[in-house]
Amino acid sequence: MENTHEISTAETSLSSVNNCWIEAQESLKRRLILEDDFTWRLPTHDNGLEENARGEKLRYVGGVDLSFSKDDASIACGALVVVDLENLNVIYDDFSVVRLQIPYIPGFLAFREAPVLLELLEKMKQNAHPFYPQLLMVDGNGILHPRGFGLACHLGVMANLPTIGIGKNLHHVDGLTQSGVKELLEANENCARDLIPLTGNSDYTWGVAMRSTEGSLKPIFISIGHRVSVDTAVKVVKMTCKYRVPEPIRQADIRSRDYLQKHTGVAKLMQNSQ
DNA sequence: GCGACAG
DNA sequence: ATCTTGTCGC
Repeated sequence: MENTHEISTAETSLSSVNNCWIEAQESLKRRLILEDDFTWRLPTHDNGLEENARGEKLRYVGGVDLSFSKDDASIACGALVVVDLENLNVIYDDFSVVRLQIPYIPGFLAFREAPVLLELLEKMKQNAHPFYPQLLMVDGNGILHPRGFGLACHLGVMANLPTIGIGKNLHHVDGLTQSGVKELLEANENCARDLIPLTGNSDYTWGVAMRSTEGSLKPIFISIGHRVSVDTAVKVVKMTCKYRVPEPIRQADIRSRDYLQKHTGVAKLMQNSQ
């Protein structure tokens, strides 16, 4: 019988998909840029003394995230928000509720989450929206990733946008561990700031851990996405942190959850029946 | 074999 | 990611 030798367990199909995905990641990674590569400049907070400086300032900072239905784990809401760097107010938001076919597999988050987020970016670009982000902050890692190509890199390359990856938990890579980082932060308490490089066993620095708020002991993990240096990434994060999580991502998180709750489930059923 | 594993 | 209440504190 043919069935006897059939290789169709979930496990084997997953591993073959992974091989395909690894190739895709390595292919896209060849287009990755790990340095500052943009036309705008970071705003300086002097009182107009340098208003004659050339070029546009960074002002429109995007943030993306997904929230999931508690009832149906395959239902998700992707959110794209844009924040005005001058006051951290949200000046744009858009949502898309989708049914995800692809499960979450560590190291392959982009294949699950990137499509809906790219769609939201593309829609804004097609409309030539004036607030189209100059920089995108992503809920997920950049090069802090087993193959140096996390969701933030994936989105950056695909959308050709400068991106920064923000992890709320450490993806263990190259010997880096959450507890190890915690110890380093505690040892650093006096001298350096609340910011330590994430240098692994191989001596490669994958990003930085940062205590973004006075009150928070738990750091966030910043890594390069695309076309932004770590130094610039850290500066932007500092400019956008009212709370532990940078405002663009925090707002995308809050609003996507909110949108999902208001547009699905019982609330939506009630609305439809009236 | 065992444990780890962004969201 | 999501399940989950109150609670301590500025």
